[in-house]
Amino acid sequence: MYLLHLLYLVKNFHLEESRYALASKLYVAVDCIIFGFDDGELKILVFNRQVAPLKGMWSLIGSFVLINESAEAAGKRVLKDFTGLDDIFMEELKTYSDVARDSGARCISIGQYALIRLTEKNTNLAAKYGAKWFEVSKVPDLVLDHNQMVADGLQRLRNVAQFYPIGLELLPKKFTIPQLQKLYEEIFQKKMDTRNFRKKLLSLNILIQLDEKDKSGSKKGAFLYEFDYAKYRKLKNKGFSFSLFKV
Amino acid sequence: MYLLHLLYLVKNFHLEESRYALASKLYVAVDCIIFGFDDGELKILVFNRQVAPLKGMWSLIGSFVLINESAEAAGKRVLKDFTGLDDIFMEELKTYSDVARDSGARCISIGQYALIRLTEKNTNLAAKYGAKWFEVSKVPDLVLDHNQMVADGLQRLRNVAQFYPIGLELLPKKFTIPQLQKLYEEIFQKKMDTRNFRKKLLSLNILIQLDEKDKSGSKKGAFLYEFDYAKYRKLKNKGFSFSLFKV
DNA sequence: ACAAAAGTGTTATTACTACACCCATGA
DNA sequence: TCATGGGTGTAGTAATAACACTTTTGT
Repeated sequence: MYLLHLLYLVKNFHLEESRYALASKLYVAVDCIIFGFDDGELKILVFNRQVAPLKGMWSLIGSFVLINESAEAAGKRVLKDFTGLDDIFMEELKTYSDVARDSGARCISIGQYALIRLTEKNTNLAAKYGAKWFEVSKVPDLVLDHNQMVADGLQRLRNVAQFYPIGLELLPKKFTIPQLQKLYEEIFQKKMDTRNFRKKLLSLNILIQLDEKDKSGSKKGAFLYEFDYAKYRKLKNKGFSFSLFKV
Repeated sequence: MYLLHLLYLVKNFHLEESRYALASKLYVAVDCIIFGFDDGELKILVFNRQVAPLKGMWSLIGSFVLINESAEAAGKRVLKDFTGLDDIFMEELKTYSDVARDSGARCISIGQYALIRLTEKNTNLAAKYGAKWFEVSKVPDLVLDHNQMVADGLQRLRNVAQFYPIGLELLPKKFTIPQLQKLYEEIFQKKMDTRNFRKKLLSLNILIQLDEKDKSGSKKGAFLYEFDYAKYRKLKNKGFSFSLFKV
């Protein structure tokens, strides 16, 4: 195995143009900050390493970026492997490249944050891989600089959610207005007025009210809504900005 | 030279822990999207390659990330080398990691955007390195995915400038209100009303009016102001947001 | 019948937009 | 004296924030 790898390095080295000759190559990884919203709480998926090295420590899930894939593809691959889900909202957060961040080897990591719709199915899936959902304020000590990644991811989520409707990526496709309000209250750690929230939200005209009600939250039941992506995209192109409250 | 590099690879390979054995290393570069504001125009510093490969082509300036420096340090190093300036505003934009983005070798690049205060001194410096300032709408064809980087950088500048006073990084430390307004009009491609702009700006209470006037723009002269960073930081910690107009 | 969450209107305050003229000065 | 850009105020409109009660329904 070692020999094969070495041969690969040698072969590759000869193929490269001279302008690369002086540069060093680095390990490049992706790490995923996966957010979920469940039980009225914003949570992050953390992973308990079941193999050495760092066995037993909590960590974000990640992977090296392979030679034949982009960082985005690597992120999607990781998400698929550990949640079973395709088609997840994922965006680059930032890179982590401190020289000493990984004591094992010089390795930079591209942090990506992802928002997933929590259902029983994928919470179970997470458990299968030794993963666990932690409330954002109760994330344990993680390996390397992963706690920093979580902090940065949370801040980014807040910044982006203020102006883009990405919060909806955390809710089921059909959701109620009280659910959405709770989500925003949780993201921004701030109570909001029900009447003002509804009024502002509905005035944006990007929700479709359905005929169904969700009765899981109350006896009366709350109307379900869907997000009108097509309409939102049209408005966005005209310079419209989704914003549920003053910054 | 080749032999030395090869020996380095071999040596390094043995030092690495087994968990890295299967991963490939990649070239990691930084590329800088350098913005400047001069002559009432928002400009980008572009570099004409004077050596092979890609001799004669326009390109952003960049460098490989060396084994003993962070990406941020690499960016600062590049800025220092090509502008002679320390202490420049620089922030990570995003990574570019398409497999085929660089035909020479598998290489990812971390785009960083920087804002510099243009003065005669550093415009000259740029010229020395075969660099040239282009108005953002007139940037020529660049190598690789650098035009994409410019487009992304510009969009990011707009997004960030809407809510943070980074525009001030493009002006001299002492600046006039008409200068600032022109800058914003240029960034957002939008004429603004002088009275409303002033009123809003001054109501934020983060500018210090000086006793000097700048007479370069008119016979009457315009009062110079300084940004009150300390005050801004205090306000920001309290949740204040710098925003000069509705989104 | 009552507990628990859903849903609804009005008013005061604040922020925004639109708009036109005088001022100071150097040439 | 005149051309040039700097500087100022007001009024109409729109957005926001503060506030409490009724409705529905399962138990």
